[in-house]
Amino acid sequence: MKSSPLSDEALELVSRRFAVLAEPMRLRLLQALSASEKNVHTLVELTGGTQANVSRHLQTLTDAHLLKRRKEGLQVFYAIADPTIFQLCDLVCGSLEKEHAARAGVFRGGWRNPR
Amino acid sequence: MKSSPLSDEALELVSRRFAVLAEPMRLRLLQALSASEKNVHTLVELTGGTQANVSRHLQTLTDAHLLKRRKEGLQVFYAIADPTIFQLCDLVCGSLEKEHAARAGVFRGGWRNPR
DNA sequence: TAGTTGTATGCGCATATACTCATATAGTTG
DNA sequence: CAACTATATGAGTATATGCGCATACAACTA
Repeated sequence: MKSSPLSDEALELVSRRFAVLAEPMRLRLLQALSASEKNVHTLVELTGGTQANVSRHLQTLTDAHLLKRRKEGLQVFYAIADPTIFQLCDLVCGSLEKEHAARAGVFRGGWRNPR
Repeated sequence: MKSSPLSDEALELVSRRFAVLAEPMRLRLLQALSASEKNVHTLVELTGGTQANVSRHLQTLTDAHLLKRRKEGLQVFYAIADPTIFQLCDLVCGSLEKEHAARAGVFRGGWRNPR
């Protein structure tokens, strides 16, 4: 079965999703939320970012439908809305690990003594 | 089993990988190469980009070890080096599709006649 | 060697976005 | 209502990156 190429619009959406995941701080936030929902203050402490910056990234992740927001009194709790992000990260981690391992053997044998 | 959080360095690498995939033109190139290796000229035609721009994106993808380069006379052929990118794209597509389907029902019933 | 073709790259511009600081807003408590 | 807490946001700055133009480079051919 030959799959037809995605439309420009679809490619745009896919690339935007990847862009959301292309920031270390956002990945940190997703990691911090992997176990359970947390409020902003807790996330600020866990990630070591400023409150303003964390809040902005949480907004970006929520807009992308990767997180959901729950308001409880003064606090706002964020939680993972789309668990597939962890599959994505695992795939990338595995790929990077393999790459790294492959590169490790490249210079074996040295320069002057090919065998 | 509780997985420990990734190091800052690892998060940086993962986010960079996502950044490489965060451009429609690069996704187009990957798609064009999904079936078989192709030279630059062919990729320029298939994607509709300028030669300079296509060449730059190919360089980015190659630097990220997603593509491999094979020179044959005057021409340079590029091919997929890491097939996991297609799993990544499929995961994202599936997630986006589900989102879209979920949102599709939001306005059902119309404005004036809730039922 | 000169010319031709396929591919890469230096440079400048325009745009996007991450970050910080200060402040605004929403909700709680005295 | 005033004071306080948790979170969000407007504005400004710095940096990154995509694109186009022109040109350089590499390999083949006459």
